[in-house]
Amino acid sequence: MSQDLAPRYEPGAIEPARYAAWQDGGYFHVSPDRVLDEGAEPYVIVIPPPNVTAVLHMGHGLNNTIQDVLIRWRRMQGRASLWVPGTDHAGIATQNVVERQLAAEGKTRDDLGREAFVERVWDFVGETGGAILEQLKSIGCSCDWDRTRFTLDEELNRAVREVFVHLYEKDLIYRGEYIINWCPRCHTALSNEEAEGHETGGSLWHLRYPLAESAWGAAAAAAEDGAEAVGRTDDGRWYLTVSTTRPETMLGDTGVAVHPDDDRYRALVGADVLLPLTGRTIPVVADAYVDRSFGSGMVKVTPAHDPNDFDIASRTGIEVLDVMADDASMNDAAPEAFRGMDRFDARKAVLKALEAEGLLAGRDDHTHTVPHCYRCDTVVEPRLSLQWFVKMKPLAEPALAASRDGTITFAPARWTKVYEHWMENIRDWCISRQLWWGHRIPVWYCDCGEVVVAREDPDACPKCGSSDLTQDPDVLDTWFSSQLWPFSVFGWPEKTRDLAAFYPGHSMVTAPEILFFWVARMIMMGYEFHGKAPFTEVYLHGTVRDAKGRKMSKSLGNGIDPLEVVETLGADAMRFTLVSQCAVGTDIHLDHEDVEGAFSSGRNFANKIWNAGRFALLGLGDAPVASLDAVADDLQLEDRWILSRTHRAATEATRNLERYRLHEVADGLYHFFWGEVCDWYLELVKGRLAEGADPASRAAARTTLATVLDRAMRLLHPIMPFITSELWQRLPRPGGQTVEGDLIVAAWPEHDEAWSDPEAEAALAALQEFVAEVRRLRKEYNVPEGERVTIHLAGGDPTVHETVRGQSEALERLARVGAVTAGSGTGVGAHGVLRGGGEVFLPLEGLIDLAQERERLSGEVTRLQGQLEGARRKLANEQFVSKAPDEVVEKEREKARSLADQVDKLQDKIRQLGGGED
RNA sequence: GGGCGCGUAGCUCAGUUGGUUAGAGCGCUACGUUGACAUCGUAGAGGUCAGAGGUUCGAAUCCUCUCGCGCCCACCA
Repeated sequence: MSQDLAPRYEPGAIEPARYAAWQDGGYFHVSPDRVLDEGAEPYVIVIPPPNVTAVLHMGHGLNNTIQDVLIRWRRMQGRASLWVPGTDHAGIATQNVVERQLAAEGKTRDDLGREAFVERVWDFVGETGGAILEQLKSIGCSCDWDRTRFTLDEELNRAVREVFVHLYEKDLIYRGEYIINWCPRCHTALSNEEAEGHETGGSLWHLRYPLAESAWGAAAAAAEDGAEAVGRTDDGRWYLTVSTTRPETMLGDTGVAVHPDDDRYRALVGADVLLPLTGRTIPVVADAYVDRSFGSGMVKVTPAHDPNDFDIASRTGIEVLDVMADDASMNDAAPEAFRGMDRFDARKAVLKALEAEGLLAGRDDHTHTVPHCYRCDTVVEPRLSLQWFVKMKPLAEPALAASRDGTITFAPARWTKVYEHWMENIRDWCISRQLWWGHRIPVWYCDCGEVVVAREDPDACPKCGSSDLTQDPDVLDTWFSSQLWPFSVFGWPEKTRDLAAFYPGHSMVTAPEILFFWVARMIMMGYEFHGKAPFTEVYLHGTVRDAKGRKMSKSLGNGIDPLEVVETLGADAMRFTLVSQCAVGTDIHLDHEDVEGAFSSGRNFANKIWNAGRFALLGLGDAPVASLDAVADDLQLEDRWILSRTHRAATEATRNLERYRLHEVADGLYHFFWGEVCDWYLELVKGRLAEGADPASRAAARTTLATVLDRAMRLLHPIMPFITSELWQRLPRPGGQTVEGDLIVAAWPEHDEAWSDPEAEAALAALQEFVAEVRRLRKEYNVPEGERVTIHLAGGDPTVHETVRGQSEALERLARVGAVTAGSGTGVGAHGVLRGGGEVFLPLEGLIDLAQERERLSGEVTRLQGQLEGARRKLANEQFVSKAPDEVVEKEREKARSLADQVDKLQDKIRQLGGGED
């Protein structure tokens, strides 16, 4: 086994081949037999299906890296670890993309007609769709590609049908005319969640509505009583003042409302108002919705274009008048002068016309939240429309209970409240979309009035027998099918083996943005159709942002292409960087202007791992490596130490994985591997690996090294699968054991308790401290790197002293590390005191300016005395001594002893240096 | 208008139930290439833990208020 590794990790030469090997090995596929027949415990994640037209961005990179880490970890734990991939047809988004293509050809979807248009979308999806799944492979995702699903697959269509019909039959789906959010650009209704509120600076206009002459008497009386909304023009006409942020809607006003208990306006209720510009007369009505204390306490009512006004109309019986077309231009119900005008042009025109008639009372600056389409950012128009809805309240109940009783947990936990608040205040869900791309609503209408809602397309009307049925033209909200994903991917409503084996799943990893859109609804559907939540843990990670904290987006051009990172730095570098920044609940910042810098920690770490592996392989050579048992008696301090640290690293990594503390997993393994394995163990063991070293010691070192690297590769594998797999393959196995398969299915290390060795850890910690102190002193006194110095060890706590003395072999090696030799010395020198007791002395005759040194030491004495004073005060405090844990008090005592000791030593030193000058 | 979160080193952030000398990465400074790695090594500088008050023997951590950010939800025209 001659090892010939490049001195740098070259991802391009490694990663694609390793991925191919995993795929060829069939490691990603999980058969239900493993669960149902072999009794393996399942672990299931369903991917948040990216839009079928999507191109991989860093957000996907983060989301899928996290999932892959979890899946790989559980797989190594021996679970039937299944990750189901797939894509979402993404109704509006995909339709918009294709419509844009058509627009470039000068065509609209209407030019093609429904059938041809849908065919065109399928062509488009067939050509470029799902490319993102291929891209996921390059970042190492170990999805079960045999199970790739698409929300418009035949199988999933059946699930959608079943759910729609089931809910309809339970009276949980209904059709009705209500105010919905309408996107005038997409020409479709939207759900409440799809209308995103953006704070917008605008105007609040005050309009004057003249009163019919019959009401002038009442108006005059009201004005007398101080009714602010009532006024009189110069020519003596009485009018009411109302306010609005959308003046164009006044064309659709059918009333003016006041609060029934508002004494100011009581006499005006029932009065006729001459609605300007329209020639219509509308009534003043009383409704408790009106807030007497807001503005003038009088509000214009536009039932067809405002949800509250619609409610007022339904209570008071006033007319409902829709004055807008699908594109939000003014329709034929509007006065001729405004017909066909865009709503914003109409706004200006209305204001101008009112001003001309002296009916514009003024305007105020006004910031308020304006809903925008989440797909095209157009201002959404509230509009009366006939749509299909899901009654959510009954569905929400078990989903809410699941969170309250801990059946489902959220990480970070604070999302629990957000979720529950939404569930508690849930509103019905508008599910019909006036689009062509999506699941057609399974409802047919017959001329006889019969409405057929069916799982299978009906041939004839069950009531009158007519075969002339018309299917509802609308499609379902994209999220209607997404919400079924955790079970539709397994073939439901068929009772499949997959379903039995893999539902319910376990972790749901996604971004908080789609908590309501998707996560909440999946939970509701899980309960409705299976009586069980679709997963038990929801892990919500942060957003990927640029260096300035802006969300990465195509339009801002501040994105980083994951594939570019993979190509230049490697998937492992990217994965590690993402995971190490993935602290619970915080966003990830990456500088798109310095991609290499942004991922340098991952790149550097990958290279470090590579070189540690390279060194080990060179050092181990081709000779067989003994088993750990065989060398047990020959293990040195550093061997026992690193084994103990390895066990500790494994324990901590496992614990943090269980709690979704991925940042701490990455951080912990980074410091274990770099700081302990590389910086200390490899350095300590170098001499023992050499040909001429003591054979027993050499054998122990070789075994320990191979064992530790084996464990380290396993631990790092979920985060950095490529490099670890590559190296692990080449490592010799202690005891000559042969291991089948790839690292991807090697056992996760968590049963090495026997390696725990607190004594070795304490001893090596003391040695580390000693070496660090020697190095520090050398630096401080500018002892040239190559120069050997004599050190002197004396005094201090006997335990530490003995530990240092007792490990003379280790100490010699440590001395090599620090380029010092152990020995004894006297006279003037550098003086270091070890924390646990013990001291280092470096003779420094001729190396330094003695007067300067004396001054420095005096300052040091003053500082230490201050600290000592503080420690003594603390110990004199009875409360502290009696209430603090013994351990803490003891440490404080030790600290005081040590400080006092140091002060004495330094004062001695000053005397030596000073020669009596002070 | 409600709710949530944040403010810790130059930058980006960790800091589990209050308890040794508050940490990391990047950046910065000095020195160093005797072959695993300069994508490296060693050492170092740098923090009133936003501010004020309180609880406690002890507070970055718990409580109250103030200031400054960010997010979510909501029908005040």
